[in-house]
Amino acid sequence: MRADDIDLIKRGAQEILVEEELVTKLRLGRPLRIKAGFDPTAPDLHLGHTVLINKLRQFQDLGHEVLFLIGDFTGMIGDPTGKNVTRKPLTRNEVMENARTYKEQIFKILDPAKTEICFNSAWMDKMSSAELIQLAAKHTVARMLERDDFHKRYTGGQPIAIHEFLYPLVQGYDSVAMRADVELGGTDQKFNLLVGREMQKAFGQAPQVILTMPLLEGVDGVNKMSKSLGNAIGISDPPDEMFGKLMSISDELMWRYFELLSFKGMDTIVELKRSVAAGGNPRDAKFELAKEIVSRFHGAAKGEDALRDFIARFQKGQLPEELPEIELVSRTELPIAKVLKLSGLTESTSEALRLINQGAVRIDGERINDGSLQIRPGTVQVIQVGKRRVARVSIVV
RNA sequence: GGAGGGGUUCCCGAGCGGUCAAAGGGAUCAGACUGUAAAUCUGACGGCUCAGCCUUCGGAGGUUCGAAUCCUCCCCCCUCCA
Repeated sequence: MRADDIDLIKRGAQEILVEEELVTKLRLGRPLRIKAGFDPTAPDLHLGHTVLINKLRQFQDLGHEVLFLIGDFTGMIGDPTGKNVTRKPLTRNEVMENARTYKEQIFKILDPAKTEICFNSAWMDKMSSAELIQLAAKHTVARMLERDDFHKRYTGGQPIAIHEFLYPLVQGYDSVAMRADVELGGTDQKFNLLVGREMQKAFGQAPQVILTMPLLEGVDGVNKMSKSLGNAIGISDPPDEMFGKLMSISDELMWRYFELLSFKGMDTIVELKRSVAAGGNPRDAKFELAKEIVSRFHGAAKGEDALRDFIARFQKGQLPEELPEIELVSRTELPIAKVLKLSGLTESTSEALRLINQGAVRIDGERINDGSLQIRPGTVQVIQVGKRRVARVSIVV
């Protein structure tokens, strides 16, 4: 281990438990087994996930081995608790499909040669009920209730199903089965990660070191990034969309994104901050961020394109270079609201009519106010709804 | 097993026989202002063949001219007791 390895590992990390143990492990002179677990239900990774994946990549760069665990066992059981959106159980095929999508996405960051994909069904499917109960015997209800969300739900009168207590145990047992040296997770995973240490001790293994990374806020700047909250930037988002979403974050949040997502050196970021503080337009710093992130997932050329398109479109008010083409078939005239709905520009005709009344709809650049407008077959028009929704809609006979 | 409380539109949360597509807040969307930032102001916010109609208030029945509101049964959640 080199002296600065530990500094690199600590960069951006929320907490390392126990740091001395990590130093000892790093001195072992062998590649460490770095575990990180992922939900099999959400293969659409977003930038929030990449905070952790970036850290995994750092470990790889230092010569260690990443164990990318897909929690398919728990995913196949499902999680029907509380008011949270009920997780429906996944089939074997769905899990495999999700795993494939994961690989496609994570290898934009991780080195495939130093990554092993694991499924916890590999050992959990074989575990007998008796063994599972023995596993459960290694932890107490009181300890379980220490977990923040359990505690809140318990004291707040929210339901907790028994099987939810089993999940941390299973996750902890995964570390035993995988002989993990280090496990990474979000700060919300701290409890589960610690259970992993306990389980390893119970099974006679050296406890894993845990390293937590902060949770990245979504574009709303309030809640953690999550697809279901609609505040996520997906790593598969098209370049322009990704760029636009990054530009829409608040100035405050931008620095957080720089800290957790950018690969720029800390000195560069400090310099950017200084120039903004000295009166520079924060927008320009945001351009840098957006370009870097888009380039990471789509290539440098796309990053440049996205910047250029953004300036053309939003600063100069031009239409994007490539418009989605939508073709509707009709022999008769269609009411404009119907056209908006059929083309997917609005969710319903009711919404379409509302937006027209609010002056949000333009046809070929001209704002329209008449909800009863009829569109003739054979026409091709550029229709805009608000600033973001645009399409070239043609009506063919 | 017993007693009590509760399930309302994306979320929280009022409503407790007509004036309810349902107060208020949040989220969201649109317009204005901008740097597609924040803040602010304005408006919208179930659907449709849209000044009218249709479907919503855990589920199924019932009472009533009329039910989110009353009754019956059922499902689910919480609290306390056992």
